[in-house]
Amino acid sequence: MNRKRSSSATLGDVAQLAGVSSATASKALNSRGEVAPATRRRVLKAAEELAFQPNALARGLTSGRTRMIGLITDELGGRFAIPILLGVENALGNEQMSVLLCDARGDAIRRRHYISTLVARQVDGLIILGDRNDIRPSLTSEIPVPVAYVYGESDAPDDLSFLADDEGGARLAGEHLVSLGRRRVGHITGEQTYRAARDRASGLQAILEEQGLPLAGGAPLYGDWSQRWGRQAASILLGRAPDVDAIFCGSDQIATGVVEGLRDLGRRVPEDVAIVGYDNWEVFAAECRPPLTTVDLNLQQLGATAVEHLFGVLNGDQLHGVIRQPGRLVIRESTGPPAATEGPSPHR
Amino acid sequence: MNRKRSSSATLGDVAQLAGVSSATASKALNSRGEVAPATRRRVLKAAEELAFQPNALARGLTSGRTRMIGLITDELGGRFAIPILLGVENALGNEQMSVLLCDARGDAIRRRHYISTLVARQVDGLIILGDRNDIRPSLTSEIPVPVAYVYGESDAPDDLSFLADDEGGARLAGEHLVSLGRRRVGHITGEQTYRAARDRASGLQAILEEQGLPLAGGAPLYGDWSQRWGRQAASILLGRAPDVDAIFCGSDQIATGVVEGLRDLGRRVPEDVAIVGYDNWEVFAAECRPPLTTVDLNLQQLGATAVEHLFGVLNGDQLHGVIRQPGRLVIRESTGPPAATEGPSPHR
DNA sequence: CTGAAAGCGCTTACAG
DNA sequence: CTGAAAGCGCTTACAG
Repeated sequence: MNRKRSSSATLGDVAQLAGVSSATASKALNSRGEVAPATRRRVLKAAEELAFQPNALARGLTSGRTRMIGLITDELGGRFAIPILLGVENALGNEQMSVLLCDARGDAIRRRHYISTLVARQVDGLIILGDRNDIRPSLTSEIPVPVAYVYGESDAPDDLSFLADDEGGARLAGEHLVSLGRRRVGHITGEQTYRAARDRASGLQAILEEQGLPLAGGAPLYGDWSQRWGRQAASILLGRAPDVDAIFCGSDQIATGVVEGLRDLGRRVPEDVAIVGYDNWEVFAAECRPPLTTVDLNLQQLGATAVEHLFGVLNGDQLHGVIRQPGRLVIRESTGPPAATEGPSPHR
Repeated sequence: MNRKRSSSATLGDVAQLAGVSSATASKALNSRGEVAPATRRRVLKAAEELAFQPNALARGLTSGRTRMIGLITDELGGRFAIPILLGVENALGNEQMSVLLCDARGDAIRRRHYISTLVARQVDGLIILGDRNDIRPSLTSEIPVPVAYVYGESDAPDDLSFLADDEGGARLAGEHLVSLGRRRVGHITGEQTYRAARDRASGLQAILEEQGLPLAGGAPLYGDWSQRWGRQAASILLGRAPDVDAIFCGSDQIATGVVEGLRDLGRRVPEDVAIVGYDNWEVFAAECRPPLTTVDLNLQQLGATAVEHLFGVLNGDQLHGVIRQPGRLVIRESTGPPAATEGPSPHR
């Protein structure tokens, strides 16, 4: 009905149409101060008619809050950033907040540059997304607003970090295998330089020790985070522990390779060897033959949790330290009880 | 050296330290108007000392430009959004611009909501990211700033859309196979409801017709975008065209399934059947046995191209219509000349 | 309950 | 070349 205007209506336009001052219009619109009900109605109606949307810039300038959060990632392309980002974006959206996204590509110069850009844009807070759940130098001293470190732990004890609970995730995997009656559990995983790999290994070993079980093959097999390594490692492990009846893998990609390697070697999954992956990366876990039982890191929830706590800090909470997001086991067909008979049997 | 202050320095602080008015300080900092060289130096020095960063909110309020672009995706989780987003983010960063990210999750209500939020935040322009390179209703009438549609075409002829060139990509695949001497080329792809699938099929068929070659199997095999379908379709196609010597697949995931299916049926890749995938999705294309020759959509470049054109529009260019981003062929080991002898031969 | 005034931090004509 | 003033669109004491 109304003629389109190139620039949209301002508070002043609303006030004028409602026949009040812009101060009163502001109060009516923000449910602040005492405004006569009739006045409020008129203002609301005027705002409605003009499709009034308050200018967020002006609002931010006066209120000191922009309702924007800066998010700096290291590697958007990696497969961990996206689910976390989704969780963050969703949690922020629920609070009418927006996210300014920057990808530093693992470059410290770029990261500094983005931090100062975001600060200049007056973000209310910052989320620093790591790429490997590991410890990194704190950046907080350069940042005058609250910061949450996610999937990467700040080395400053006063900072607030959110990590995936890799030890706990590995325990879930180990408990599951043991509860199925598996007794000779091996571990094939990624690069030992990753804390994620070490934590998963120690989580598995802890649960095995509690059960009085050894780790099949003696030690975890560390290697690349690749299918290729999975195939190769499967044959190494079978050499060291021919009677292995379960393998916990450090990623779904590795697990896919392990399954292929086992198949090439004539072992059946899960009858002869049960396999648990890690990550619940659907395209691998669900498409594997057989589909993989795996640990889901709940990364989306990790992002949401970080945002919730960051809101707490914005509202004055004093929080610091490390918060670990528990994972969950997703059971598919690569695990089950061992075959009834001993050794590979011709179950059709 | 300097004591940290809770709120950062303003232009006024800089002006005071330099002993000039804030108007002059502003001009000196923005290389605008005539400012005495000595004055400029003093201002710059003062700004440096105070680590002055202009408040982007205030700047946006006066200048009318925020140097922020809104980006609305449908499905951040999908595998097309991220590379495009990376290209966009990178191109924007080069121009000192930032991106406000929103994921509408394919929900029209959410999308509308985000559009008005972004407009209220005074973004300079908007990028609407599609999830399937298909035609969709224009949203431009609700948006008072320039809009670019990416990986999704607006149905309004005055809008500006950026698409991956699927026909062209398929032609690259087809030409490659023909140039290798393959003559019985089949096509296994995803759901026919996707324009991407139809365009790729027609691109392939066009090139085959130009060469006077039929499509092996008579018609493209449409199905799921999954490995499972690839495996299944491989056997269907072999049934219909036992002499097939090449298969162009609609995705790397399908291609991976096709390779598995062919192996199960005793065909060698590439000796007996050459395979070309689509997407250059590294975890599939590079990890496949053998690694896949495939078409890279250049999605990152697509994002960058969209941003560059959007800048043009922001600067007054009149642009509309569809711009197609060419793909490129990535040659790996799943293609090569046919085996010298006829039929499967025991090449060691 | 309502409104005039000041202010957020910057930029941009306009005088001088 | 420099600066006082007005203004971007909103909010917040403060009078009335």
